[in-house]
Amino acid sequence: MSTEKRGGRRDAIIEAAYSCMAKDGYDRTSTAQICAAAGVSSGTFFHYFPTKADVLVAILESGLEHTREVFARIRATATQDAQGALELWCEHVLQEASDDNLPGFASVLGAVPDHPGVAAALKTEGALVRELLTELIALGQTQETMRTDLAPARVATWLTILANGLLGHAAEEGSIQINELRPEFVDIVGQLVRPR
Amino acid sequence: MSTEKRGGRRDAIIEAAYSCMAKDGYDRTSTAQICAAAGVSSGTFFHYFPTKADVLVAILESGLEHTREVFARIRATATQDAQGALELWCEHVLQEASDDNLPGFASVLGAVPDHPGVAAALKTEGALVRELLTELIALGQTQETMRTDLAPARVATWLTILANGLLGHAAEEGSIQINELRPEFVDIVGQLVRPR
Amino acid sequence: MSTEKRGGRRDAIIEAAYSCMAKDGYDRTSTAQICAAAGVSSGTFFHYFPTKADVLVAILESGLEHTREVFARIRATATQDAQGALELWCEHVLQEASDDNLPGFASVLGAVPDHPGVAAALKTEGALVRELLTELIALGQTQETMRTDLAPARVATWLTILANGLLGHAAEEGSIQINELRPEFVDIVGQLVRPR
Amino acid sequence: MSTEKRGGRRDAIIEAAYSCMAKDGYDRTSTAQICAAAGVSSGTFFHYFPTKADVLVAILESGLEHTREVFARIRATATQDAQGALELWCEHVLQEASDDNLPGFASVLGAVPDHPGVAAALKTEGALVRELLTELIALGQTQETMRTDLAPARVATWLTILANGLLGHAAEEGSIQINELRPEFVDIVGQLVRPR
DNA sequence: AATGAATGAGACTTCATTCAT
DNA sequence: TATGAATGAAGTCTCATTCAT
Repeated sequence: MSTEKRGGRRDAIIEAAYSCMAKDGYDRTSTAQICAAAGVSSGTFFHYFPTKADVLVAILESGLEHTREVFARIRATATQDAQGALELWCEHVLQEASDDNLPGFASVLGAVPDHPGVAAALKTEGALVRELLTELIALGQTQETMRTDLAPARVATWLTILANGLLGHAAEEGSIQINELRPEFVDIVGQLVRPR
Repeated sequence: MSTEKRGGRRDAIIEAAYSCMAKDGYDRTSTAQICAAAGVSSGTFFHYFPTKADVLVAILESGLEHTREVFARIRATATQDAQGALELWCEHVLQEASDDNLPGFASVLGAVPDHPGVAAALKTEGALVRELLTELIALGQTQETMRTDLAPARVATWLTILANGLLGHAAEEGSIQINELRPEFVDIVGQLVRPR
Repeated sequence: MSTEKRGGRRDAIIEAAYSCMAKDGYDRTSTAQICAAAGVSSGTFFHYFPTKADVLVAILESGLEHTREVFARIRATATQDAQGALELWCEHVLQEASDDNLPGFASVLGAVPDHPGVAAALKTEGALVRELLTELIALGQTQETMRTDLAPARVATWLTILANGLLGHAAEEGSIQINELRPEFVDIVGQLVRPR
Repeated sequence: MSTEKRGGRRDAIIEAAYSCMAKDGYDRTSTAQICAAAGVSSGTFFHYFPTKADVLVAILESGLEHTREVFARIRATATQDAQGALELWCEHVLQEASDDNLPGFASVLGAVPDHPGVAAALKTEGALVRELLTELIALGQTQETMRTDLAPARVATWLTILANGLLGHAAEEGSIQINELRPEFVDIVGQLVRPR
């Protein structure tokens, strides 16, 4: 029994659905397309996911898991150095932007089925980001390395806006020269949070 | 024959398709839904638009037209005052962000059919924005009110990223408190372009 | 424009569905089968009936209509001669039993989808029969031609049981010798209602 | 190894299938549903029954077995007292009508797969009933307690019709007040067979 | 004997689009 | 121009059944 066979089917479907949806969007990705890409039959697909929307939920949830891990690592350095932690976040965003699928996938989340699981995952993802950034900014204020003329939550909002804009840009461009963007992005973020 | 009757049908369809697609996305908006919203029959729909994608093109082109008008007005002040013109652009972006449909519509453009007309319109829209901003920054450099350490095109890219991020934010929030966002947005843009 | 084309499609579908379902039952009759029998495309089927269950509802409702007409005629003679009216009802039941499709269709109504329209139609059909028979028996009691030791509603129940049993029998036998059954059925019904 | 484990699985499946099919009909009962109700896996299901239709056959055959037992007891008294035996049959029918599952199951047998085993079992069941009743009537004629103006087989047919009608009635009503029905049913049957 | 993952045929339904009126 | 009945390809999902473990 190879590793591929034991439980790998479910993951293969998620992976296939992820890249298909990143390319074509949720609606223009058929379950048949996903099955072909994953090398499974339609029966197997629906054995693991009662509904097409449920694969989307699985994708989002696996994203959440990853986000939580990365954010935990970022938080670990924040109490010492909020500015440094924010730079870690910048690096994380840049990684996402230079991923082959993530920007395309994100750019397609505007058109997604009405489904409680999907809505919940998206909401959680947003909350996670907002919480982390708000926390970092607040710490930065305490450490007197960040602006205090704006509520941490509002600074966080603008950071999110910037990051999402960057993801959208990456989706449009296809592949991104991460090395060119890095210093500019870090600089802009730096300007955004610097004390006035 | 009233204005409504003569050609009004076409516009009604465009308008209906616009708000339907802003809400549900391109694929989840059926032609039947558009027909119902526009108060026309499917026959009439396909009389004006040979395919569903063609309404999308019409929507995008009408957007282009509007963009051109606004941008012409912005340009009119640019030679005197690039900074002021950039603030006009900010105002334009904020207007878009506080529109009922535009943010939703924009957020949904990630999942759109492969269609030459659609691709062309999107490309033109992007070019228009890039050109205007690049031009404004270059003028600002001449007028010594904007940074020269970064190529105008790159500054323009970051402004676009920020604006698109804002639109995405507006789409998520549903309705936006434009008055709260305005000073912050203008300030961030100001920081972005200020001389170093 | 032939008579067949004008509005005939809907009726053709109902008719086709009726005989298919009478033969194979609701679940074993596919919409494709109905379409083929009716000579229409699947698109046309769903143009007229949003759901397979809706054709069933249409069949049942057309049955209701027919029932109402026949019952009206039976009632017309009841005030004069309840016994004669009851014999008309017997004749009606025998007609149904000797129909090519009706017994098969009725025998299949035990396995039918959970659908409000279906449930409503079946309930109404039952109520119609119960009301007519109860009324006839009550009149017969007044006219002193029918038994009074049992409530009209209960006599009606047994008449219904007998009629449904006969329909079931006809369904099993395929085609029924109505002439052999007629006198026996009328006799049994007569015994059932005769004064004690 | 307890009785439950040895062969109990097969009976559990039959029992589960019986009540599922009584409720939903053959086609609307999935093998998965039966497995869940029986507490076995699909593998086990198909280990005992090669096809879904085979469980139905098993149900019908277990019914046949029961019918044979009851009919043997009824026959035991028939040579002495045909009328009394017929009343035993009435009682048997009433028992069936007041069973939780049997009326529903019977009402659903109109829509059943084309399968030789199923057809055979249904045919045998019908023959069993017809034979018993014909025999009882013939004996009753000999004992001069039953009508002779109608062939025993025809009287038997009407008794069957009445009994099946009653079962159908029970299926519609859900649960039956057997005590209210008993005297009426016995009386009607009595009228049906009484000498003229 | 028992399990449950895997299969794929086939069911119902949606929808863009055509065309006769 | 306007209508809406008609079409059929394509999509999602169900389910009986097989088979390796």
